[in-house]
Amino acid sequence: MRVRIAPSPTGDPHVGTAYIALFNLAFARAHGGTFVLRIEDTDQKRSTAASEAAILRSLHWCGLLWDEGPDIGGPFGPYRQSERAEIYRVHAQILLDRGTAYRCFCSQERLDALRASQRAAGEDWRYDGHCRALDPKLASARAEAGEPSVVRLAMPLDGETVVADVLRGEVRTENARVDDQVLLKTDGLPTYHLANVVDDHLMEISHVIRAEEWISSTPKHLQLYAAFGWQPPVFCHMPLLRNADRSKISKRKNPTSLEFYERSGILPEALLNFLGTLGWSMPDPTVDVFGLQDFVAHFDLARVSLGGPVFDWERLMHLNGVWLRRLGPSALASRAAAYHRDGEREAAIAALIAERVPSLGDWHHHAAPFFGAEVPLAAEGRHLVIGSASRKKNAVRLDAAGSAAFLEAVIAGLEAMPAWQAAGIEATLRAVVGTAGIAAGDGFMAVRVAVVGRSAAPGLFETLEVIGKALVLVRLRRAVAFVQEPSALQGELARLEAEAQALRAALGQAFPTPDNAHTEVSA
RNA sequence: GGCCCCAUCGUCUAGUGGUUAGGACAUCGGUCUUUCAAGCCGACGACGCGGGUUCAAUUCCCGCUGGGGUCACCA
Repeated sequence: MRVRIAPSPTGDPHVGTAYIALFNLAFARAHGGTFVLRIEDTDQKRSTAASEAAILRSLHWCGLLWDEGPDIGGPFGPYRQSERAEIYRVHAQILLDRGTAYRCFCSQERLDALRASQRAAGEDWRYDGHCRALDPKLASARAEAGEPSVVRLAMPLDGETVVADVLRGEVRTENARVDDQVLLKTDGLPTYHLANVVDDHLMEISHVIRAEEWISSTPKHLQLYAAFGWQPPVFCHMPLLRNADRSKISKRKNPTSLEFYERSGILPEALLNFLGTLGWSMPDPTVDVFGLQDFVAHFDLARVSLGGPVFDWERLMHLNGVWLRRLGPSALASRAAAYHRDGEREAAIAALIAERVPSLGDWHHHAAPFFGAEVPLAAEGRHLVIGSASRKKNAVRLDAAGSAAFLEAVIAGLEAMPAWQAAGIEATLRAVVGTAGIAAGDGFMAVRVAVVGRSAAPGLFETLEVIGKALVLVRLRRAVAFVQEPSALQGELARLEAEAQALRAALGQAFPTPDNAHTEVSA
């Protein structure tokens, strides 16, 4: 048996990728099969080498190791779709020759107009088959003459396609509802649908275990297998990980980057254990702490449950604590040391905090904000809504109402940054502060407290660079939630007031003055 | 909106045609402890609604409701 994980290198390594990889790996290991990693980088505009490298690195960190892949090769390579363009072209030609695909010369404008009119008429969007009737010989002559075209799948016009899903049984779709999918783009590269089917076949993938979002395009895939005359693999669509509001997991509402979990100090063992409890459980349901070995030993695809599981940070943290304790003191110490000791980064931190560290003993205090998922917000939370304590006359001050919007704008700006270094961060922050029209000091202070949790810290831009994008963005999002939930600050205020009162009373007893002695008496 | 998928405590889940519906996180109590955690003990807390089928439905069927996904020359 052969399974695969096929991430697209278009962004940060995603926790959903790890989730699906885990189940594929477990399936392969449980059945003595092979787990393949394939990079689906056919989107030239969005794919980057940096993203691919990050995905490989993060999967390694998780301990989700593949048997064949672009880095280690294998008998079915290349494992990077951008290196297989010729294969897809040849296969598209096969379909063209058989008449199960056709060239389409429709312009983007025509497609847009078509879509608009269909929408106006309240119909489903579907390609109208305009080019389907073209004479294939004429069409190929036009293409050879250099006219831009795509290749579309000629879906059967009637009948239905039945997907036999391992977990859901037969899912039926009327062919007439399925669009003539573009298989080969104008740039000559395939779309997901073609590349995926061709590769899964050529790489002899026996079981496709992927996320539920793919289920509605599976009929297209089945039609492709049929058009090639190939035996389709077994399909299994896993439930989608969810945000707390039950929408598909997204970085806006959850930390989704694996780098975030790594940098947060989550143990990969705990992360895998946690992911393994989402939509899956041990045959003995009282066992909820299990490692990859146990997971594999008891793995059964049929035990997957289909309700979309909410990704619950609290539960992950609990499991992390369990795994940490399980390590025992000496292993824990070395894991913690390894976590804190990470080459370049450590030197960068040292450079930033050096002038604030009077002795080695103060090191950890100043380095602390560079580690961990969360930063205390309540203590300095007032700065999030009032900005810097220093006042410049005539400057527009930050206020509570504008704070969340400002921080959201900061998030959007930082998120869009292609590179992550101090100069760019500064430019972005200054731009956002300018747009918001608030005093720079206020804006920077709000960001500082949101990300560092302290109002006294090293230079903001350099600090953000070293903390890292994944952690910075998640901390900023948590700060937004914090300022939108005023009870957090109010609670802290009430607590501080109560404490102050108690202290005052104690002081009054210890050092009575006419004034507070009087207070005591009257109280 | 069309099509498709899904539905047990707030959350992750187990489960069966007849169970006191089990476990875990969170929450709340208690206990241990110099503190805080951790640990231990306990409490709270669920079968979405309506029809069927059946001696019996949380479990099987249908409808509804709710949630989600998908409708690209992105994957």
